[in-house]
Amino acid sequence: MVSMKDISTACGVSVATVSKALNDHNDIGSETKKYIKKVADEMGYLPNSMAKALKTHRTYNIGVLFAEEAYSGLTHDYYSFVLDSFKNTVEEKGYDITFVNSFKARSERPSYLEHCRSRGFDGIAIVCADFYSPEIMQLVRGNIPTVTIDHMFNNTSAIMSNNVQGMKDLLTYIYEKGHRRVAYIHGADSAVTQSRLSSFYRTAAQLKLEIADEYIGMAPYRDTAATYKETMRLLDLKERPTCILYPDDFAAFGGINAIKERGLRIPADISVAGYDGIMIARHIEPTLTTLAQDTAKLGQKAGEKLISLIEHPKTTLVEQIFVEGHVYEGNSVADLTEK
Amino acid sequence: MVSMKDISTACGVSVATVSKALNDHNDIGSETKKYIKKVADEMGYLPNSMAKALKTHRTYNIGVLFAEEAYSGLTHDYYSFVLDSFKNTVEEKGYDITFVNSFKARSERPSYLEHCRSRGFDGIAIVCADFYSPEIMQLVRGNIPTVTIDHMFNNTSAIMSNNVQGMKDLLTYIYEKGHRRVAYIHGADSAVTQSRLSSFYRTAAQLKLEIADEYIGMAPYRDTAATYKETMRLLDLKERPTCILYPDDFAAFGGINAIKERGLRIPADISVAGYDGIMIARHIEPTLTTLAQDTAKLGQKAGEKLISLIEHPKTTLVEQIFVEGHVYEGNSVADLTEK
DNA sequence: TAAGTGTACGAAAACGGTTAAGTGAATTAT
DNA sequence: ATAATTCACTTAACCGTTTTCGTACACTTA
Repeated sequence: MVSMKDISTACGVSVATVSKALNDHNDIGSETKKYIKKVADEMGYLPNSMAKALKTHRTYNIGVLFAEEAYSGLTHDYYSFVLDSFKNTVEEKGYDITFVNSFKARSERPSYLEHCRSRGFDGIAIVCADFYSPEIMQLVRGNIPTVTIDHMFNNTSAIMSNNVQGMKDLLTYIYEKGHRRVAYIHGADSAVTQSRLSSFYRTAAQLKLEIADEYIGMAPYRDTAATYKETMRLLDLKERPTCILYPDDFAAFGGINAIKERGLRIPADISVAGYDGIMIARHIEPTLTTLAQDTAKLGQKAGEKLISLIEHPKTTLVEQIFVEGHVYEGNSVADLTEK
Repeated sequence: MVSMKDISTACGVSVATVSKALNDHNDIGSETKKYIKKVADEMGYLPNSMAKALKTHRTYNIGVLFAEEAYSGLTHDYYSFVLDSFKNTVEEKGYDITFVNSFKARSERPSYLEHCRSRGFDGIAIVCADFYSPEIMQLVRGNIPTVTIDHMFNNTSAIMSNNVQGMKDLLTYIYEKGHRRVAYIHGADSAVTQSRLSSFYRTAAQLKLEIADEYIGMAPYRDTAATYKETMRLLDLKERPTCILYPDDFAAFGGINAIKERGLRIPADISVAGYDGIMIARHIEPTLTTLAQDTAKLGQKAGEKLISLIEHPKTTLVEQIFVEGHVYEGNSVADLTEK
């Protein structure tokens, strides 16, 4: 690897001069600067990022925490789309991203925070993790700039998909299609679930839409077996709902299978709606009506906020940013008003 | 950040001694060693990975190239599963992974190789990229240990999903179910496509299965619109196939939609099969019969090979490793032999 | 007792950069 | 003409490690 020293001897100047020339400092003659740059180029010089980081305390590397929960990890539709967008955003600004390691199976594993400090990450994005674990708490309290996705901590910036507005929009859409018996199989308890569920109730109240207790069910996210079961329960009710909301798109397919198995047609006999807006759901008949979360914007906003936090710590305010989704209109929700 | 110097003054020894004690060298008295470790622990010492890397030329960081092609990037089912498994494998051995940056929108963007050298990656995994671009060529020729997934280069180790065997197994399975008119909509041209297509023909020949030219179609991977169109063409044939193979599971849904639109039932009227084994396809009726690629093993083998290449460059042989998949039996392929 | 052997530790250079302070020459101000 | 300033570059310290080579001391060995 050719270093600045090599260039300096080749050019007959000191390494300091090389450094300044390459970094466009203005106390270097324009002739020399040009010359040094040319030689550096010809010799194939590449800056050693470790050496640079050692001195400047800036790595241009961002740690991403992507702890695999139950079914997720990198393979989770929603989070991987957010990550993809985040990655593209920060890369454009010259940052790399490295996964914050869990070092699962190792005996003396460092904590997340220790790992981040050791690697010298300029900032951290917590995309998907168990936000209630002590390790995460320690991480967000460590003084590295941090953004979180879909979870609010005391003193860190958060980018949140607006689940309250999202559920409101979705339920309102369904209401306006004439549905009056709406069931909701919500996900396992979490901040996100709470937001959606409370918004569901509040919106229903505003719409003067009565929700029978038996219309509310629970199934863990992405658990098709659970939604299948819950859907069967709903279908067995004396007065079955005209529309069922699911925790997420993936899980919705469990319900759809149950419905088909009963010989019912979607949306002619019963309507369904998901939440997320995953790709595949737009390519399967019936195409799923769902609340499409704006993963691109979530990732982008998170990246921008984090970089701002890194580069302008004084002037960047710590805040919660809400990102709006929109109702993706598939053909899984019948229009009852036409009749 | 507390450094070795801090510990050395606290202990009244030199930094050299601290370094040796912490790294378990044997020219340090066991008493002092214990003491130094204790103090380091109490002071919350963390090694500075940049400084260490600068000196040792080992970063314990692996670059992963995940260039987003048409529809893919991080959000591609197959690749993201492979990556997830790769990540877990190398993390267990103490390595981090960093994305090899494309720095898309930047003016003076470094090449992949330049980026890798600059970051000092110990090794590189090329998971998903345009293998024919000059940049990739340059990257694999640079002398950093490299593994590639699903593509063979001259002098690098490759982990390959066995597409030849996979297609053979899949077609044989279909044949054994009694199908004699089998169509294959293959993906856009690539090494993978070639393997599958030639295996398709060869296996058909071995089975004495005649494949009409009109039964062969092309649709880009993951392109549901294209498979929809091709499927319609196949359905319009005088003698339509009894089973259609698709480029991949995702794309298969385009075909399935076409079939349903024609009022045909799967598998009663016509059978379909995919390739990949994506999660969702197991949760949608009809569950898709497909060749499930062993993404977990692909990632694991890639990780193990790469680390071996890094840690034992002399004794590790550069080789191509084939990973077998298996036929996932959904209910999208009818058993014609029962009749 | 003198020479040789370990043992436990330290001094210092090195890795590849950045940057504050310094220096000599040329330019400008007085 | 001299002093002050600017310009262009160098010196040297430093970032936090690792590692080679010494060295001082205690302990065998002849």
